[in-house]
Amino acid sequence: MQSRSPTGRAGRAGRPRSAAADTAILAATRAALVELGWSKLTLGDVAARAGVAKTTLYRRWPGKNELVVDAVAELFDELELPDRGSLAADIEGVVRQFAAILERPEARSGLMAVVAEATRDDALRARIRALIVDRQKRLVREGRARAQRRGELPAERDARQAARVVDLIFDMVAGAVVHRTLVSAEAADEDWARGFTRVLLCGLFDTGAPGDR
Amino acid sequence: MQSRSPTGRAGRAGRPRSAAADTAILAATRAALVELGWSKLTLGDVAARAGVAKTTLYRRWPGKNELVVDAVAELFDELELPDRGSLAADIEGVVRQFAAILERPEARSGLMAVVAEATRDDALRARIRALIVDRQKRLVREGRARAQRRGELPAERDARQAARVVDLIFDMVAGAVVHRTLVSAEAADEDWARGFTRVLLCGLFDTGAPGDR
DNA sequence: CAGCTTTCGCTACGAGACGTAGCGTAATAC
DNA sequence: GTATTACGCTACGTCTCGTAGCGAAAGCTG
Repeated sequence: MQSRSPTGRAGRAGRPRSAAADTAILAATRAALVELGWSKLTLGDVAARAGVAKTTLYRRWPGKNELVVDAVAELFDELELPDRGSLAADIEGVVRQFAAILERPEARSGLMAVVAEATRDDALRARIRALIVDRQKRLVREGRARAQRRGELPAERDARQAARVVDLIFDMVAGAVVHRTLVSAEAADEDWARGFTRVLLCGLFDTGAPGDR
Repeated sequence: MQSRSPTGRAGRAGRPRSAAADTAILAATRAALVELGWSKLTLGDVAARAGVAKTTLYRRWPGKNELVVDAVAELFDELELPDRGSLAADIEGVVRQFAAILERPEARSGLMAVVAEATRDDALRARIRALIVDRQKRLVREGRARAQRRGELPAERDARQAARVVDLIFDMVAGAVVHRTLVSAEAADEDWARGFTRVLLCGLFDTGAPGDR
């Protein structure tokens, strides 16, 4: 887990960058996202909230996009995958955690906005992948390995196939929760998580009654 | 299918609004999205491209958000659901169509941006639901009815349960394709659509060989 | 046809955010 | 102690925003 803040290069001569300023700026960014949202958030305002000069902010981040990515990425690091005994329970748990993060206004407006910007900015897209997407894929990999240990899921043929499946599951889980929460704009509550998990594990063809409802 | 353009109120006295200006403005908006993307798109630029005055544009749309929603919504009306004989084939087909639209830059940057803005703007969220989400849910409903006619899927108990399932499927399909295309930033090609459809229909527990890769 | 109503294009404007430059000062490494 | 870098502050030109005001154009209405 390397530091991803702009204050990374040590060993140089001269006055080192204030690490406290980093955390203050990122916290101020999240606070501004809550109060103002993405479009009305200005770097001058963030600097004022953080108690630093605007120029200091520009020395560390190229612009608004990168700053918000860093600020939002920290939110998703809270995700965990406690062992609940079954694959279904594990999935429901992580879905609920993910949904809880997306309830927070600083995540809602920030995440979608930077993804939108990333459609025209390769460097920004790489930053999102590195700090958010790839970091959280660990959850899928761990849950899958756990299920295979339990005998719930078969092992893959080869590593490439395994990576493909992990990517697919990640897109399905994250995509569905994000779409439900932000586009359909309805809560991904326990009922929804249960229905989603059922379809993900058993498929639409499954007409079973157990755990029905 | 009612007109959703700002030029809707007929029967009034005085000079009617130019319908040609509406289409010119929406086309200019999409063109500007392609060249500039969301963040650098300005209403002055759109007005110039469309050959209308900036004030005319402001008389018809409240702002950038609403304009882009209307411009992007027209893209998704192209979606169709030709009968391919089986539920799996139908899903793969609509996934590929949806992915094809999301390949276009005017859809990529525009869609995510307005969704981001909608997280803090109830009216905008309602506009997106009316013009994009609810309009395209017809695809899920039709595909589901078709599959039930074929005997591939059982009928629901009641209407409320049916609506819930439609919502869930819509979030899963649209969410997964959007996430794959815009967040993971990889193509939702035929291979991916096949794997996705298989999981959606049969679930992760299914270890079957038939049609395997 | 005359008259009324509404839209249109144009110009201009104050407000606000952007991103940068320059300066003197503060804090650390060597 | 000295070199080096970060910091806070101020100021600036540039751009976009959204609105106001005007005269002219284009239809409905009787």
